[in-house]
Amino acid sequence: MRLATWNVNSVHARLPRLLEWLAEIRPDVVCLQETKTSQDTFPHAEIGELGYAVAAHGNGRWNGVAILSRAGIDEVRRGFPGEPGSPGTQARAIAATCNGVRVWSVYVPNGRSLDSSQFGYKLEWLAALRDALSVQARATPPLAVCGDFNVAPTDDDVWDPAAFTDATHVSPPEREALGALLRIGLTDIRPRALKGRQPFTYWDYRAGAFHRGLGMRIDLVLASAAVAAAVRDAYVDREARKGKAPSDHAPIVVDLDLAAQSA
DNA sequence: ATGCCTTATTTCATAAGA
Repeated sequence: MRLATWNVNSVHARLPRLLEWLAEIRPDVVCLQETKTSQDTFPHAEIGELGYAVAAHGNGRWNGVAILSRAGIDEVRRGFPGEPGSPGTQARAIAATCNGVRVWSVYVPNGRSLDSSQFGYKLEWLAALRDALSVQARATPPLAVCGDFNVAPTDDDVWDPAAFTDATHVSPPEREALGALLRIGLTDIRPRALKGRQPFTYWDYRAGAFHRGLGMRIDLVLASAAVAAAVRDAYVDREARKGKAPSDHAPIVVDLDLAAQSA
């Protein structure tokens, strides 16, 4: 099974690129973030023509997540119990079972700045996600939590740690919140970089950051033991960050051999 | 980079992103 995750920065603005990418890469399951549209305005028809069933969760202009699947899409759940709001609950998590794997697409709050109330919200949201997933991790072993975590796990996951002094995405509290999530039994599947040493997944739109290699690894695939053992390949598709009207994030593609696991 | 690009909406300006 080919599993992918991509922060598309608007599914409408990205629709031509997304359709082209789906046709070329042909993932079985795709987690999308920052779809920036509501469930009823999601481009179901265009994506459906490529053979995908769609489960979307959105509240209009901001956030928005979705799962596309041509490997079944059952037990769809939007949000999770105990999910914090800011102040209202935002569309940041959706889960579905695809080919026996419980797949989550998550868009972790940005945090804005270390002294912002949004930063507290980010930490609370990650803690609540851990609590919700710790139940799932016990009940359903094959689990893949994919998305934009807005946390670079280590200093090696940003182009220059010195550029991130007192910044979000690298601070100890965020990394600890991510660490607590991993400790429930998840593995950070570090993808291959198609160019350079670091598998960055995000580059700022401005100042030629992509072409200068000024990236960050903040999109992650967190896998339970059964899924982690099934990984045959994982890479960041930086090609999708090139060309006309790209997202500022690149997709991660993970190839799983689940049959070998159950055998 | 103190948002130098990009997005959707309350549009010729704003909020948000990381």
